[in-house]
Amino acid sequence: MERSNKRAEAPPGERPGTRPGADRPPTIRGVAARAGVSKSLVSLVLQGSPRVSDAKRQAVLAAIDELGYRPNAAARSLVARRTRTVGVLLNDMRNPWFVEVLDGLNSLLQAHDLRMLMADGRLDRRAGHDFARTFQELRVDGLVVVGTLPDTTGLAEAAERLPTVIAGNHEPRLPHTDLVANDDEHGARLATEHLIGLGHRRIAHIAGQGPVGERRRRGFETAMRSHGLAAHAVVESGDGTEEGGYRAAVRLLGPPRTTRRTPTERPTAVFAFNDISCVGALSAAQELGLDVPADLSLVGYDNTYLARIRHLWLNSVNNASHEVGRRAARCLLDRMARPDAPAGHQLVAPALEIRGSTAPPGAV
Amino acid sequence: MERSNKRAEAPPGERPGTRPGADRPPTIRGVAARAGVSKSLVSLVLQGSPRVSDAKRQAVLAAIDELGYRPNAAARSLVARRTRTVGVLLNDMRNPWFVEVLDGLNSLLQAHDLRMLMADGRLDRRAGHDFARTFQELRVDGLVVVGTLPDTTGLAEAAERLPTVIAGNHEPRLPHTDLVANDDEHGARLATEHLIGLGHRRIAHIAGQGPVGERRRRGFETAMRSHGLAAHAVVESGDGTEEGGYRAAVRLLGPPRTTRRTPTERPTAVFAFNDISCVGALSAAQELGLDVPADLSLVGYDNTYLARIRHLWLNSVNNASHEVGRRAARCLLDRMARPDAPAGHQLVAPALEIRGSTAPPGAV
DNA sequence: AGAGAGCGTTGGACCGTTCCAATCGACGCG
DNA sequence: CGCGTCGATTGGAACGGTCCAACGCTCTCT
Repeated sequence: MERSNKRAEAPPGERPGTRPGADRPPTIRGVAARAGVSKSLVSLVLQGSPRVSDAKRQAVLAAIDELGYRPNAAARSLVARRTRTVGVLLNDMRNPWFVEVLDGLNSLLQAHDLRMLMADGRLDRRAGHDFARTFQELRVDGLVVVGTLPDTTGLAEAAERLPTVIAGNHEPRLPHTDLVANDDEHGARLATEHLIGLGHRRIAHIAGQGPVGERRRRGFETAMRSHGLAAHAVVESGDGTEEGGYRAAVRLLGPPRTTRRTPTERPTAVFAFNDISCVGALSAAQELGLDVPADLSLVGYDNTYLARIRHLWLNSVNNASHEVGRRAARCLLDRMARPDAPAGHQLVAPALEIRGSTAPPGAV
Repeated sequence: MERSNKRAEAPPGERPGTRPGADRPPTIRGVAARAGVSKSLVSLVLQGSPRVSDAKRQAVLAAIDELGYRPNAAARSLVARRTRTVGVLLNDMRNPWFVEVLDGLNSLLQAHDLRMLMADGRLDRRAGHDFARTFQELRVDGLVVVGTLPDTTGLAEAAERLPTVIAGNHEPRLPHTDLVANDDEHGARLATEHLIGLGHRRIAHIAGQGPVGERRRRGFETAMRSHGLAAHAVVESGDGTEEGGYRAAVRLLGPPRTTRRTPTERPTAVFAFNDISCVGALSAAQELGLDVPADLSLVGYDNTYLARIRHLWLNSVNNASHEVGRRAARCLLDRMARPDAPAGHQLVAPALEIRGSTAPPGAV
């Protein structure tokens, strides 16, 4: 017995019981004792080493099975000095595209035997927790930030200590931190050019707030300008909500409040910041007696399942979130291999999903 | 320099090369050395022990700060034999009510200094992973299963080893495993009685599949029967999708295909299995020229944000998912205190959210 | 026959923390 | 002055694994 310094008066029970009982889960030593081998050999079997005789391997496996032994990840990672875990910080799990990103992340990470530890930044922060600190204490091997981050405090510190990738956001540009984001400007151009291609000239954009809203607006304006339609571009501000989209559309499409605007000036197409505000615009259009798409074409963004409802059936820009996740995972793996590589930034090109909410403009 | 065990020939760069040593994160010993105390004293400070002199405490805190020390959770939990972590198994993160449940869970768990480790069962299973095994290896202190579980293999085994609670599902009844679920039958009764209360008599139900669908159908039938309307109850099967709801509604509301059905027999109200199939029914109604709610009343289920779209504005049953999460957390905490208590099952009562999709029936 | 190689197996050091018993110095008391 | 008390501090043994050097055994080669 290697552990000879055990108390002599300890009862020689089956399990080397600690004082008041409470049977602990079996350890590698328990398995070794049961199989009649050393713990080192059990360790070798666990690692699938080829240099173990078949007889002993069987004995060990049997013992593991009988005792229901499960290796202790904490002990393992303590000596390995890596956890095979990456922290994933989410921000609003209500947002469905997160799931796509996670899905993409997962596909690559699992192939590399890494598990994901997810935290909802919103929940944690509300409780005054600092996710960055927690992830560091857990010694995650890497960090993925998905989406926008209300306060980047702590992130910078975490990022300089462990491989970090930002996915789905352009925002915090940090020294050794890669970034994979949707090319919002490109997506907005796609949507706008689709409308222009149909023959629309007077096209409105219902804008969103924040950096994302700005990029999409910029894409819209760029497309209009490069087709010589800058004079026909209208931007009405929204807030990304249905209500905001509704109100913006009423301002765009309703009876002119100033004497300046004539009926012919009414936009024949609207490109909205996102699907939800597009739905608001749709409501407004119908209330105003405009048929979509005959009288008004609509394009949304994000290709959420709202757009897929037959009742709405919106054209929408699909930002390939799954691809964002995959690429982010790729970046993270690369960075785990070479932590000091310069930060890389890449954009993923979205695609336009065509359904039934656009058509060529009617007779002007 | 404090890190004196560094190879003498290693270049003294800002970032020490990863070559042989790879600077490890500071440990409690490093902090102790820097503060000029023993590691035990550092440990005491970390635990906020009152029996440490102020001078030394300050020295230790300063050292921690300067080195950017973060305690190693693995080492800590190894000796503590608990991780202060509960595993949360999700199944389809696309489903928004999960988030509510998580939110509810989180509120209580964080108050008890427990963190949540989330796994998406769908993702894991696809990769041939066994979440139950993983959670056991991580030695989580408890397990929460949220929603339905495709295969319960492994769960039974996990549940008998660690405190487990099922949230949001009636399904696997296991020995020492509590269960907190939505009272679907009650919710369906609420919806049906609301319609009955408005004066509807001929009411249809678009059913869903699986155990949940069955419970909601049963609630519908019970309510109809207890108001003497069993003869007027119609159940048309759907599949929980928009398409299924649409087709079911067409069968219910469209021109009678058999000579038996007369126009007066057409239902004046439909209670759908969920919001999405309710939206399908809404589409069908509008295509058939029926006005909602004047000609047809609709009630959905789950109170998703679909129901909140002004365009749809559906009455819907709101199963208090946040409350489900809270109660599940409560159960888990109780069970962690007394693991051998008998299994408890509780149902959370839903409420009907009234919007604009119902009205008294028109003249018959 | 002895040396060496190769294979299967083993003891022990170590990972970074907590906890306990022991130590140390200062102090009050008989 | 020696002794017990008390509070602050410390060394060392766990915790449950991995890994490495070393070991014994069999086999082969010279």
